Amino acid sequence: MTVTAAKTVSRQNGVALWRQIADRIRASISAGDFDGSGMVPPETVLASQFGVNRHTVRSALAALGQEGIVRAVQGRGTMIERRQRLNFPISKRTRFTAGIGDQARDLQGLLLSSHVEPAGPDIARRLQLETNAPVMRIEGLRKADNRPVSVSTSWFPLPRFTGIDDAYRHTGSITQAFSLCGLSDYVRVSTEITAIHGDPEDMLALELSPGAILLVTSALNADPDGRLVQYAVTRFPADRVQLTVNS
Amino acid sequence: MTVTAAKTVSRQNGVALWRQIADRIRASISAGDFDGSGMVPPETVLASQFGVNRHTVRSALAALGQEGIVRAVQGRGTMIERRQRLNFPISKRTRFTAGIGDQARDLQGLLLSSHVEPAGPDIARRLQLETNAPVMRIEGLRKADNRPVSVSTSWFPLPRFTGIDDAYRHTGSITQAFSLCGLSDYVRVSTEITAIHGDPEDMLALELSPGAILLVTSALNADPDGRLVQYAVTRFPADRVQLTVNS
DNA sequence: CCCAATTTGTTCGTATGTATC
DNA sequence: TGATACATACGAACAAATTGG
Repeated sequence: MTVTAAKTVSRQNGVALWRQIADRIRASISAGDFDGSGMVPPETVLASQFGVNRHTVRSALAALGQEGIVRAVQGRGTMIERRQRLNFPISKRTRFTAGIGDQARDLQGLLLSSHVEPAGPDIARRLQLETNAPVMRIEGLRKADNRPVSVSTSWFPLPRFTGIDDAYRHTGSITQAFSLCGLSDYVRVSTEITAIHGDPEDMLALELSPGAILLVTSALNADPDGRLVQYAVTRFPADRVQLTVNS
Repeated sequence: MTVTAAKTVSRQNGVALWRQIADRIRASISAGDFDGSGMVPPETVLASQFGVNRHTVRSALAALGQEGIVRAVQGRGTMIERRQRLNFPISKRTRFTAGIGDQARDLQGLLLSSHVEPAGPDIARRLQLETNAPVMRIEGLRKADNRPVSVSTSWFPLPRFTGIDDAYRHTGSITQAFSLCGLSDYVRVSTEITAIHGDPEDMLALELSPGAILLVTSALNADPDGRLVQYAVTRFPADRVQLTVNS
């Protein structure tokens, strides 16, 4: 948090120096620390700030270049290509499209896969169903301006929401899919939030490099009568998304 | 998310295999995946599941042993020592002590340092003050059952809360410190949530090994009249804490 | 008490990745 | 661009402790 003159990195704890530095630079870009110039400081400056060899900084910048976050130009420096953090509000009436609709031009919801399966003990408990009761599981991917912002796994009780996978596939929106299944309104009952290092599978879908962090929300939605209609585990890239809770 | 037979780890991206595997096992323990036996599967089983050498799994388990999460006994197996994830509710009346009071026996709030300083542009904007207006900055550490659960940096407007550092030092509670400064009630206005790799400084204070993830909340508190009284940036270890938002 | 199976602990050697100079 | 030092990862053993017949 504090801006210190000498930025510390720790050696030989299973995370390579170049990756630690890449993560720190990525975080600094997200925080807007280099906004004045739109450039990352010179490699020699970064090297002395972190107390490492310039080669190590170059490895870090190469990794960030691979992610499309910076672009190095010989003789000029390393420019910041992309710096945005979407804000995702969490409230009783949390909706993805309405929530970030004004922060991006183009929003997409893609259905990756859907399955009918028996509810495992955890899902059954969350949705207050009998264990092994039939549920629909949907894997989804959301994009804003063609960049992935979340992957999610949702469970819906059956037979009430039979066909919600097709509805979601065609509309790209959970709200509209619910509507097609005869549910015009729903509210967020609870949201649990934590953070993890993602599975390689999720990282691939979110176009992230393996050091990145995922914010994870486990959300429960209910209809106006209080019957539970959806349990969703959503993974956001922590360096591209911020969650906001307003009282 | 999905339970797959072959657990994937990715090689050569700056994060050592043993650390990836340590993170995965830690997450599985937190999720209660091994609750039946109270033991981690044998090293040979884990090695084949992750598709790595047994030595690599041993490195991962050694790291978890260092964290006090597991304990290996020759001939018996590797037992799970600690499996808790504190739940920290976020609401209009968010209070640390009341929030997790029933989840731990012993709660402590420690003041690490306090300074009077001029508000930087970001702090001034958040607290709706003039830039360079005097504010009190407090660095604090919270422990539950003698294990660190958060470090926080708080800013309070001056001169209204002169002496709040001493009040916090003596009471170990922000709520009580406010009370000693003549503020009997306050409400949470907004909470922003994100996740980062922590500074080595924070990692040391939280007794975490590098590579661990921090959940970060940026919270704004106001008095009943709507005047802003505190801006706080709090860092939680993501594998020991979960945030919950209830509607 | 002994034996076999299981599981962790230890020690070689070898190859590759990381970081400095 | 090498050269060097150390960390990481694998493979093949074997030793030591525990468990259950």
